Amino acid sequence: MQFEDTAAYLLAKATVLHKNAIQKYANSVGLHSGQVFVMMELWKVDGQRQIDLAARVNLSPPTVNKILGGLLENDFVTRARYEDDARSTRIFLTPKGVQVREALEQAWIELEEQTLGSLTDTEALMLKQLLEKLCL
Amino acid sequence: MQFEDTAAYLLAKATVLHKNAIQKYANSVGLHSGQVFVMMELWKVDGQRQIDLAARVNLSPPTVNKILGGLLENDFVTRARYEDDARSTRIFLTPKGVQVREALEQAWIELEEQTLGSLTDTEALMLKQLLEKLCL
DNA sequence: CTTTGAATATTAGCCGGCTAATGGTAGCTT
DNA sequence: AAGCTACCATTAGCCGGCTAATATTCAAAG
Repeated sequence: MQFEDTAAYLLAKATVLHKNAIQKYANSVGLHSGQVFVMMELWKVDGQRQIDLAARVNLSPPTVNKILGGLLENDFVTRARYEDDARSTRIFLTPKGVQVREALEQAWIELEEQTLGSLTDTEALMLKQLLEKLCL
Repeated sequence: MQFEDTAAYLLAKATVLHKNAIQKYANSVGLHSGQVFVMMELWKVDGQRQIDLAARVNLSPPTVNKILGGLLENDFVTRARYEDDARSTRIFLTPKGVQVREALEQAWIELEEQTLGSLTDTEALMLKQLLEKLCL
């Protein structure tokens, strides 16, 4: 059997390279690679609980907790008690957290170009549709 | 801008899910997720230097060093001095390391099915071709 | 009202990735 | 022969992922 011929292998290989690219562009705006996806969720819906954030980004609660630690230290988000349930906390964007979105958007455009550099527009569209199917 | 519409975002999202799947199937044969790709390279070419292994799997030398530490502890590989250069070492498969390939191949078939589960054969083929292009 | 069970956050500890810094070796230049 | 430079492995230390285990709180059932 040739592992290299499987989609599972190719996907993992593309992943390694892509992760490095994300890290590079995330760092350029003062974020770490894992933090950007949490921020994206907060930009969609601010004030979420950690458990809901974890579900949205498909990560475990401890992982999100660790990532939020870094975001808190760097003043991108704040924690607040959930009004009706002492078990939960809500995570809110700070002004700095709101503002960094614009910088990341610019960086993300470059990342997208680098990622799709060798593909035609048609291929890029197909890739996106196929990846969406994979995520179901 | 909608991050969710970019290939860079979708690829990262698929990555998270795929990594979990790899971990699951790797564990089922006694390997950790990072170890499988190093093993695959050794199955292709046994006795490589660490620096060459690192280049082949697109990882940094320290990462490969750490991964090899685990493989050494669990007796999947051995280290040997490189004959002509005291800086380098060669990594060789043990019998156990050779043998585990068959188990991983079986697991990999299941992984492939799970990965491509929602895709048609045509879509799977397209996906593989697109991922290969991404890796260039 | 008490007890039991589920939910939320957190901690500990592991592996997997990176960069930067060390130390030793090889090889080339002088 | 000496010294500079490049190369290879390794260490330290960080972030990002996971599971398992804790502590607290809520809710529901008896």
